[in-house]
Amino acid sequence: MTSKELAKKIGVSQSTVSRALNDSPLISDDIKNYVREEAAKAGFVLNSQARSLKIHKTGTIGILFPVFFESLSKNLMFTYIYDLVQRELIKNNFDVMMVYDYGQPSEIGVLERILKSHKVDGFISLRPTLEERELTLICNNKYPFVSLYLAPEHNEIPNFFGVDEKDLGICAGRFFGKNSEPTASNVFLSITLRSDSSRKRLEGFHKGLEENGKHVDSFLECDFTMESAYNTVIAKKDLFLSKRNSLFVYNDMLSLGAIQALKTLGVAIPEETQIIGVDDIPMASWVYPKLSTVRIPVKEMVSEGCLTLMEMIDGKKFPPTVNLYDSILVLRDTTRNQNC
Amino acid sequence: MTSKELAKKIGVSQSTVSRALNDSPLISDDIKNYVREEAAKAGFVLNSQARSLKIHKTGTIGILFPVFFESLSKNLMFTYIYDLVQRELIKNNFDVMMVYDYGQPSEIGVLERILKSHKVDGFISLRPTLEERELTLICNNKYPFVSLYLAPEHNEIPNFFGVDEKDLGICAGRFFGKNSEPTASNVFLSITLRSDSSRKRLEGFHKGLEENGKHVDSFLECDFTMESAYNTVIAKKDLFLSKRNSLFVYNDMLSLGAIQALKTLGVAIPEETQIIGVDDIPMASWVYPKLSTVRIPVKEMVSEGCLTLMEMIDGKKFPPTVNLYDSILVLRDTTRNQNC
DNA sequence: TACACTTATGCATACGTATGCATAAGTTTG
DNA sequence: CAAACTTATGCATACGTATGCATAAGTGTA
Repeated sequence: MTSKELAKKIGVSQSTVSRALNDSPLISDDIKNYVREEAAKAGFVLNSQARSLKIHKTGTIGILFPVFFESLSKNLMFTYIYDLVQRELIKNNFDVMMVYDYGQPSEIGVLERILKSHKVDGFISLRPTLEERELTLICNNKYPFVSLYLAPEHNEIPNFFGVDEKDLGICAGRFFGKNSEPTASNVFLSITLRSDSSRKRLEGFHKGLEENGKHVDSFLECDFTMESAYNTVIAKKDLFLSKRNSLFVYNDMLSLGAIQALKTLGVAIPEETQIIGVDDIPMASWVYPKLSTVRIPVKEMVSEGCLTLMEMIDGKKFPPTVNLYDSILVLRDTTRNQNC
Repeated sequence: MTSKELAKKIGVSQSTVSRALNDSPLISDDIKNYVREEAAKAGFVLNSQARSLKIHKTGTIGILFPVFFESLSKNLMFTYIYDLVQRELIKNNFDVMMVYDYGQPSEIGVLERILKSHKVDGFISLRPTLEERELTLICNNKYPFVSLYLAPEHNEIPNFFGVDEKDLGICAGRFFGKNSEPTASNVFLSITLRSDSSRKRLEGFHKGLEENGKHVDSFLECDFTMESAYNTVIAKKDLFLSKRNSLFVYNDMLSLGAIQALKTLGVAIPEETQIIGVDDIPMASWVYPKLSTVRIPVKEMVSEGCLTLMEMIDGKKFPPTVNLYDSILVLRDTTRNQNC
C-alpha cells in the first residue's frame, strides 16, 4: 500500500497523509489523529526509499567494524562497544548498518560504496586503521563521521573519542612500581610494537615504573588473539617459572590467554605473577580469577561520540576535535595489595 | 553528483549511464566501457534510494538478533553465528542491517517497521522467540524470511534451518551412559524447563542415558548467563563435593561458568566431574581445560539458510520446510575415555 | 456586508533512477 | 536501391514521498 492509496481509501489527499504521519503543524489535530488511526489500522508505513529520496536522510547509521578478526568473538571489547553503540543509536530511532569489509575483491571499498550511494546518514568507526583513501573521502565529503576507542594509526582523524594510550600504561606501571617486590620482573605482553597503540602503552608502562625507580624488564610479542597470548606465555615458560613477575598485558582478551597459560604452567596468580589487563570487558569480572584491569570508559566515549554524530547529521558543524578519556585502574583478583 | 549530471558531463544520456552501470546488453561495449571508466574516474556511485524505489530491491538484508541479552558478548554462539551470516551475505554483495529491538517503547515493532518501510529485502532470524504478530506479518506478506539455529517457540515457522534439540541430549546421554562410573550422578544444568529447547534436551539426555540403563539424577536451573551458571553450581556445592558427577550443560557459555565454579570449589575436571556442553563456540577449544561439547553444525545451517533466503529474494518459491541438522559429540579435556 | 487575515487542504512537482517505447543508424536481403 | 531487420541511443515516464504554492474555508474587524 502507498500513501496515495491510503489517502484515497480514507478520503483525504496524499499530502494530508504525509503531513499527518510526519507530524506537520500545517494540518488540524482532528485530521491528524484520524489519519494516524486509519494508518495504524491499515498497518501502513511510509516507504523508506521514497522518503529518503526526498528528504536526503535515511535514518540509518553505518558502524565501521575492524576487519582483522576471524570472528566477532575474537576480541570481545569490539563486540561490547559495538553493542553499546548500536543500543545508543537505536534508542535515538536510527537503524544500524554493519559495515564490515571481509576483504572480498571489489574495485570500490564497502565504505566508499555505502557512503556515495547514500545508504547511511553517517558513520561511526571502531576501526583502528583507516586507509588514506577512506580518510580523504570522509574529509572531502564532509560526511558525518566519528571515530571511537582506538585512534586510527598514521593519520589525524577528526572527531575522535577514545583512549589516551600512554595513560593506560602509566596506570599499570605506577601500580607495579609501588606494589610489586623489587626483585620481580616487569613484563609487557602485547601486540607488535609497530602498532602506535602498543608502543604508547609500553612508553606509559615504562614511565609509571620509572616514577618508582623501576623499569620494563621484558617485552613479549603476540598476535591479537587469546590463543596467541597463551602460546607466547607457554613458549616463555622459563621466565614465569623461574621468578616472580608483574605482567601488564595489552588487553583483557590477551590476559585471559595468559592466565590460561599460567594455570597450565602451575604459576599461582597473583602470588607468583600479578596481572593487569586493559579494557575491562564485561567478562573480566566474571572469570576466575577476576581480572584486574585498566578500565577504558567506553560508555562515556560511546554516548558522547554518538551524540556528536547525530548532531552532525542534524547539520550542526563541529570543529574537528580529539577527545581523550582518562582510564581507571580496577583491582580485582589478579593483583595483590588491593588497597593501594 | 547524479547520473544525469555525469551523463551530461561525458556526453551521453542518463539512460545510457544507467544501462552501462547496470550492465545492460542494450548498449555497445565501447560505450559501456567508456561510461564505466568515466564513472570510476569521477567516483560516481548510483543513488541507492532512487534505485531501490524503482527496482523494489534494496540490496540489504536484516538480521534479527535475540533481545534477551544484556550484551552481544553474553552468549558467544549468537555472536559467532551472526558473524557467519554476515560474512555469507556480504560475500554475496548484500549489506546487512542489524535488527535488534532493545525494547524501547514504540507502537510498532522494529521488525514490522523495517519490513513495511521496505528497508530490507528479507530477514534472517537468530531469534528463538517470535511474537504471534510478527509471525503473522511474515507469513501474510510472503516476505523472504529464514530462521536459523534455534526453533522459534510455540509456533511453526516456515524455512527453519536449525538444530534437532532432542538429538543434542541423546549425544551427551549416550556418552555418559557408556563412559561414566555407575555411581556417578547424571546432572543437567540448564535454563528453565519452560523453554522448549531445554525440555527437549533433557528428554534426549534421559533417552541417551536410558539406553545404557541410567537416568537423569538432578536438574539444576540457571539463567542464560555464565555468571548464573557459576552461581548455581556454587549454590549446589554439596552435590559436586560429595560425589562424582557427569554434567551435561545447556550450552558452552554456561559450561564455562560451571567450570569456573568447579575450579573454585576445587573439584577436578574431568577426574571428579565430567562436563559436556553444547554449541562448540570457537572459545571452547581455546580455554583451559578445553571443553567437550556437542557441536552444532552452524556453518552448514548458515550457508544453506542464506542461500535459500537469497533465492527467495530472487523470486524463487519454496515450500515451507524445516531442516534439522545432526550434531556431533566433540571430546576434549572435560571428559574421560576419549576414544569411545 | 465587505475586507483582511488565518488556518487547513489539495494540486503539482521534484528527488534520482530504471525502463518501455520511439527513433536513428547500420546491416542484410531480394 | 528499397525494404525489412537489427542494434544502439535518447526521450519520457513512473517508482512513493515531501513540500511550495494556490485556494478554500473559517475568523475577526470595521
